[in-house]
Amino acid sequence: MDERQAVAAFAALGQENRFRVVRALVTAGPDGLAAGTLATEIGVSATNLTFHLKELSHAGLIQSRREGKSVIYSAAYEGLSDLIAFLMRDCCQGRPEVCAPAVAALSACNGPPGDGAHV
Amino acid sequence: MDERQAVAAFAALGQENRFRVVRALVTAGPDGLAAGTLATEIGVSATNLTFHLKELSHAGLIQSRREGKSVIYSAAYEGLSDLIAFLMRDCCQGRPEVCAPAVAALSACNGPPGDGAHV
DNA sequence: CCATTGCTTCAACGATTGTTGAAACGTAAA
DNA sequence: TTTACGTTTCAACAATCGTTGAAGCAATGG
Repeated sequence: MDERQAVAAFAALGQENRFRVVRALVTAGPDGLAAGTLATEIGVSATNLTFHLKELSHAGLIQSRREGKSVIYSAAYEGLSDLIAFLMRDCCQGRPEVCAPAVAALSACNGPPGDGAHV
Repeated sequence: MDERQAVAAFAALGQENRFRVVRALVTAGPDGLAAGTLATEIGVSATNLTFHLKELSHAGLIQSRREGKSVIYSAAYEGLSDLIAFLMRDCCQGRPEVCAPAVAALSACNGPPGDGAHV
């Protein structure tokens, strides 16, 4: 991930509705959610949702697949983790105090220490 | 850090010039950089820089102090680490595969394992 | 086939954002 | 005080963004 992609991803997340879409999709897991479900969940019109979904997709944060009449959107885990890694690499720049607090978040995410999630 | 703050911070980073300001300030360390120095380094006019600095400051990502004729800007490490922690907490949501890659970034930042940066 | 459901495209619009130059402000030196 | 320097404020503008409704396209069911 280069600077351009990272900035695009940040811009994509820097909008309330889009941020909520990403959160909803991450929470939903790999199965994802239909566009219509998302629209009601977030509280925006179908048209508006499509607009935001396109932005997120273009930023590499989500992906979609058709399933019958529905279009299912799901989180692009790789894009998200790339972004986190980039932010930490770029902003830490030899200053552990910046990303040290992330250790706590990490353990909360990964569960008890020692369960080693392999990259 | 709540959702509103996080979205504001992402929006602040979602702009090339602002992103570069943050990177330059993190790299510069606690001493920070004078506004004029930043302007030449980023390649924007003083007026324009002030605009972006105000955004970043409002998003809690940078801070400033006056020193003689100059105004020195520096990275707000707490704001940055809060953002990282929030992103990881919010986006992991029980899915280690999202933030597992961050472990690599973390070790790159913190140096050899065992130097334990305390939160 | 036609009708219906689910989503996307299109065209338009108001609102926000990024950029600019001129003017003003705060600080320090002559 | 006058002058110069560094930064910010102001007013204006083009460009981008977010939202809307109407129309269009894909997929299923009658």
